Amino acid sequence: MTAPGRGDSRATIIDIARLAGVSKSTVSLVLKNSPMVKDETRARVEAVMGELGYVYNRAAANLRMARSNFVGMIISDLMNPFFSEMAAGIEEALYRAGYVPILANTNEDPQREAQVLQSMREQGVAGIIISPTGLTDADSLAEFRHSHIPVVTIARRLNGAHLAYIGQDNVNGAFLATQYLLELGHKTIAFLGGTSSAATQRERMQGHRLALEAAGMVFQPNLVFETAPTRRGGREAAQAMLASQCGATAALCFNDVVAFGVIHALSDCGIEAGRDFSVIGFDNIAESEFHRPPLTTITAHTRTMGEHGAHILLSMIEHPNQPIYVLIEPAQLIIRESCAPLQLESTA
Amino acid sequence: MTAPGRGDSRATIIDIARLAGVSKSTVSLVLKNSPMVKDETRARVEAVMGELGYVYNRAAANLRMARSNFVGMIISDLMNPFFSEMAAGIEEALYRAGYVPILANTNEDPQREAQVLQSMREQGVAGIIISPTGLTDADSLAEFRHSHIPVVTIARRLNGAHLAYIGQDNVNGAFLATQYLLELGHKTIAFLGGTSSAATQRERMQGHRLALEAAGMVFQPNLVFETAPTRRGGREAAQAMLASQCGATAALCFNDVVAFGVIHALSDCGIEAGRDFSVIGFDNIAESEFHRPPLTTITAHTRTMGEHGAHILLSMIEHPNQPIYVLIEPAQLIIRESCAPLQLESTA
DNA sequence: CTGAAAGCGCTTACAG
DNA sequence: CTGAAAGCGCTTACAG
Repeated sequence: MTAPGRGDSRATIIDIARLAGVSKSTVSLVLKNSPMVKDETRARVEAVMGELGYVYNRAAANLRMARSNFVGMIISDLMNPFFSEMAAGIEEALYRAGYVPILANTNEDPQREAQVLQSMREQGVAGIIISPTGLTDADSLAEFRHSHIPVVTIARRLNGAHLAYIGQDNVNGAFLATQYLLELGHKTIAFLGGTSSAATQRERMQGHRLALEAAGMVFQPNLVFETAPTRRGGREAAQAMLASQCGATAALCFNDVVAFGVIHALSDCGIEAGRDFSVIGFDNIAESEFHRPPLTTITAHTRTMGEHGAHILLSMIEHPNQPIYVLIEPAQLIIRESCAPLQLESTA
Repeated sequence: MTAPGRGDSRATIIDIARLAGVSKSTVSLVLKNSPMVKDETRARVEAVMGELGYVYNRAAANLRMARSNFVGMIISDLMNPFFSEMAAGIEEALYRAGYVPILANTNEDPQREAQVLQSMREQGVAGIIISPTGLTDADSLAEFRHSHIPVVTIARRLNGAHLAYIGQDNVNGAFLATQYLLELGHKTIAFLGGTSSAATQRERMQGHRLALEAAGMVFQPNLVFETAPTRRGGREAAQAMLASQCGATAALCFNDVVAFGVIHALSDCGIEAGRDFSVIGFDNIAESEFHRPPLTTITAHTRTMGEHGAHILLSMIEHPNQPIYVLIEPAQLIIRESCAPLQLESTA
């Protein structure tokens, strides 16, 4: 059985048309389920498609229709559970809507990000959803906007860029966290991890400061210890804090992963989080609940945030000339076991 | 300034040709850096491209060349750190080689997987790298192979499918783990989490059994507690073990995430892993090192495995008719603090 | 070294 | 209800 179009390359609508004894227009019509084609014809065409194992060439169709069902999904650090949860949410929403995500993991490298952005343009994506690196230039993305392809930034806000954005309520989240620590009686609260070059860190720091001031206390810069926003960074921050003899009895950490590093380093010095020292994280990643001790943290429903981000992008793709959205997901305090009331004989 | 081709839609090589006063063939030639075109001509063409902000339409080129630089990357559970590390490795290798990954997260749903596979064919991917769901039918993938598009399976082997595969050495890894537990003096060792419908679990169980037998002991089915391979599953498995009064003093867990759940549940009952009970994981995900207690586990260099998998796929794409590879990454025991020598007064 | 022509696999008016 | 023709943005022999 040597049907035309078989063999190495896949069958085309021309092959189908020939075998079904119709024109390729008709084949195209049955492909889009047009009511214009007679049932009998449709059945014949579909039978032939089945026989030849026809598979639709979407790239060709897209070229012709001058559209695309690709969406660029640019993640700054896929290995970080926060971002992989977010990515899962984005992927889910895109898939549901019939779009297919092209993935790029920039690993926090702005140069890589620029290359990837260019590549995605060539690929002809319908839109882009991106969590920028800590060092992304707002202008580079703004310029991108001139190409008329919609972009939404997620998780990290680029100041000055007039770009759609969806993120957590960092200010209010940190406010809630610090307020809670104050309620527990802590007076000397460190801020651990993250670097102030990132908007996220500045926002969280600001919430922290606001809570302090609301309680009539003064924010002390010598209580902030900047490091990379990683487990390792958390360890370093804790060590620096201990070395500084600042007298802190509690710490708000830049994120959960930093908090884990902090707890680890503290424990190495015989200080148990949740008993001798209070630590609070940010993000509520999956492992927080299972950590020992279970981590008190701020949640922003990461996966949902990814889904919402995708929805915003989709609506921009399907209805151009919309206003530029900024959407902030509400923050919520999740109390678990890594904090304790201030004891009189405090450590650190 | 109203250059032709400006405005809404992007400029094409026709626009460039017209403005530079050459034919579109020439423009195409400069695009591919052909040495055939005179320097002066090239310069002129490039100047015009810059002016119009020309961006290459790779989809059109691919259609014409009957090739593709897309690779399908199908992940069974992106939220699991093991898979997101693997995904990061795959993405990195693909990117380096000039391919672009289309992402799909099946969430362990075989139906979703089938849809996604179909979608990727329509998209015209050059190859597919997939970690199958626990329930994937070997035949469904084998059929795919007839389309002549290369596929490599990763992390989970599909028995009976004649498919390229890269994975960890589950048998030997589990063997090393159990051997270590035996060396610590444990006589009653549970196997916790995972379900035997997955090849990975069966392989690890087999390694466990082999180590037992090598030590002259007999494998006891009542010491295995199957659950979902998640943190929650780990908790359930530990509770079931405790309830069974089986007398285990140590456990090999299906993976790290299960181990975390186990440790958590044990702790709720006042049993401290690494002191009262020994637990060992599998995968060495990033958080294992930072867990309390730091988790003793088996590593298989997950990220590297992803990279290697991508390389295999790439070589299949670029050199068809190669033999079908099966590559097993070596396993290695990482000793940390979640295991202890058997004490006389054992718990559980 | 450069241009004219055909074609990749589709869709879309437009006739009939 | 179906067919013939043009065209999406490229590349590739083939002439000149």
